[in-house]
Amino acid sequence: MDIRTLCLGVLTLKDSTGYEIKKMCEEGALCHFLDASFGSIYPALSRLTEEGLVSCREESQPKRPDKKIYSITDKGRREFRQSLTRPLLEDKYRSDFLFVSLFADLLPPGHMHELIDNQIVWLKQQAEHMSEGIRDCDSSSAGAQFVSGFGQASTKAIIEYLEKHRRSLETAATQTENVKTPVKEDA
Amino acid sequence: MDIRTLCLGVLTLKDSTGYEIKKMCEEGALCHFLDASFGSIYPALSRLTEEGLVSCREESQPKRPDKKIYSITDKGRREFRQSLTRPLLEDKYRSDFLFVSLFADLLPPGHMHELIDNQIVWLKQQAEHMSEGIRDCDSSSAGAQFVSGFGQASTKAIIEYLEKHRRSLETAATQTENVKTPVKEDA
DNA sequence: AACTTCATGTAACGAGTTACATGATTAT
DNA sequence: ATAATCATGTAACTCGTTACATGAAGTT
Repeated sequence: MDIRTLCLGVLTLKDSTGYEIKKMCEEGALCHFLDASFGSIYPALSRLTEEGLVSCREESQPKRPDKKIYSITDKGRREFRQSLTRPLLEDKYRSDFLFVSLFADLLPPGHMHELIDNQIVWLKQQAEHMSEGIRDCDSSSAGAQFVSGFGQASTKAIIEYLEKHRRSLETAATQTENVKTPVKEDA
Repeated sequence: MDIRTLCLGVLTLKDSTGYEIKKMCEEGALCHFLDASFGSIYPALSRLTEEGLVSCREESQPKRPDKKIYSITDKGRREFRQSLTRPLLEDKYRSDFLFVSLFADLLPPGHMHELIDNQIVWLKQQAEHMSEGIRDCDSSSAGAQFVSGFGQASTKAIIEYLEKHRRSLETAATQTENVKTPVKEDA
């Protein structure tokens, strides 16, 4: 999904500044799935304005640079709707964690264990983020509910899988070599 | 994960040509997670050869263009090991399906239902692919097993979630408006 | 006859990131 | 003092894709 469409989508939900769109990608309900930098958002919004797909009103603030609040136009709405019904690209779960995991046997001992721990922590944070995002900022539309549920379900399954594996790594480690520091902290 | 590292990783498993690396990304156990085109793989392999991280022997075939079979060198192996222990980028599940789902209420009636069906079909194919990939081509290392299990677990959870939703969409459709063609085919 | 598979490679292009430039305010 | 938050924007760059060029064998 290109940045243009992303911006249009966000503006469908509510009027926003470029800055706010960026924040949404970092912290909103979508943060698990989207990504975009200022360097792509700002030019995208300018172009969309030129093309009449969004409109822009400037709001001067007392002690801050002017805010540019963008709204989607009817033309933009039509365009966005169309882009939603175009054939989809195939989904990919791009994961450095999984790539590294594939070569687990090349890793120094204990490293995989650590990676899994970190991944679990991160996934739990993500899950938190998502439910928060849905709760306050994002519209509680059917779509948002669906996506949120999707995130919850997949995250839960993955965490379970990872925890199962972490346990099996622990027992394997204590069985084969009880030389290393016996893992017993439960932070 | 950049293409260089991807190539080094594949060559860790077995000597390959650029062509074979591409095939792996399309059909192998990794196909769910990786992606790369010839236009990036071939230059990457050339550069890796220049830098001495891989070596290349040419094999002339009777009625085919010469094959360039690449092997990873000791230097390459060290480099790859190092890259595995570097801090990971955060995972993202980039999904056009989820993006569109977020705006389900803007979609024409029945479209979401169709999307979910397609997604389920696609996920089932992916799951098939993965188990095949692990079965024949890829090494059955601990890492491969782990990744395969990960794919199976997450795919399964997602399919279950989607099927639950499809059913709820069906009942909702028949309840609110029994005007449309009553869905009854079970293909 | 046309298409797919095998096999390599390059050049043009594109989308997006990173880093920079600017600048006030507030929190540590 | 130093850093973070708010707020916008541009230029350089990087990585990778797409499309093209080549060419023979086998398949439909």
